[in-house]
Amino acid sequence: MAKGETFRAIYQLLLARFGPQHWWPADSPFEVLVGAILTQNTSWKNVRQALDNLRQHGLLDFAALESLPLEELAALIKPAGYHGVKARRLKNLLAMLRRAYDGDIAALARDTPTAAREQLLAVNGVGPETADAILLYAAGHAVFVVDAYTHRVFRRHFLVPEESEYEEIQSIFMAALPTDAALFNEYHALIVELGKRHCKKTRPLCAGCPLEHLQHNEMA
DNA sequence: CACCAGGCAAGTA
DNA sequence: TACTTGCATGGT
Repeated sequence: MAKGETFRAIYQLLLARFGPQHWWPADSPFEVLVGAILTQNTSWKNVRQALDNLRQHGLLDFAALESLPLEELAALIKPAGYHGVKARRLKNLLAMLRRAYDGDIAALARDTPTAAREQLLAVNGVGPETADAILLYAAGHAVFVVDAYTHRVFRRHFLVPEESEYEEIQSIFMAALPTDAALFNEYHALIVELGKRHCKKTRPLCAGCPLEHLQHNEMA
């Protein structure tokens, strides 16, 4: 079986098992930006508390966050952890969007995916995963998001090379799938759902997981 | 108590 | 270039 078929079959398997996930969990593209920074190495449960704090203060808004003092922002996002660095990272991201896109996320969506990605990666605090999450879930660009679960699940089942890192894994997915933002959106969401349920770091074998029968697959 | 969670950048050799 | 460490809160 060709690799592309395997990746497409896994998608169908996960979709049938878990159903549509309706990601990203946010009410607006701006909330996606904020969530993408806040969720760095952090559980979504903690992120939600921080987002709720901002929402209750009417601060889930570009201009409002822009004018909010750094220290006050840090205090409000405290439940998400790393609040010192994350407050700075959010400010850095907003500053770039203001400068390069006039503070308009729709302008980011109108830019080419490649150019927009470069702009995002130039921000201190935005790495490949955060950039791609923003491109896909806030701007609707067709880029595949590779997160910790993607690494863990697909390595554990020998579906990507052991030593492969972000860009290589992303290329494998994008070569195997049609370029379709809705598909990339749903696939990543399903991988996270699978990871949460069956592929925890501390669980070496994915007992009962939908990919169990693939455990002995091989791939260069 | 130890360990983990939807990363990233800076420091070290 | 290839590792290591700091950042920090809340849940299991």
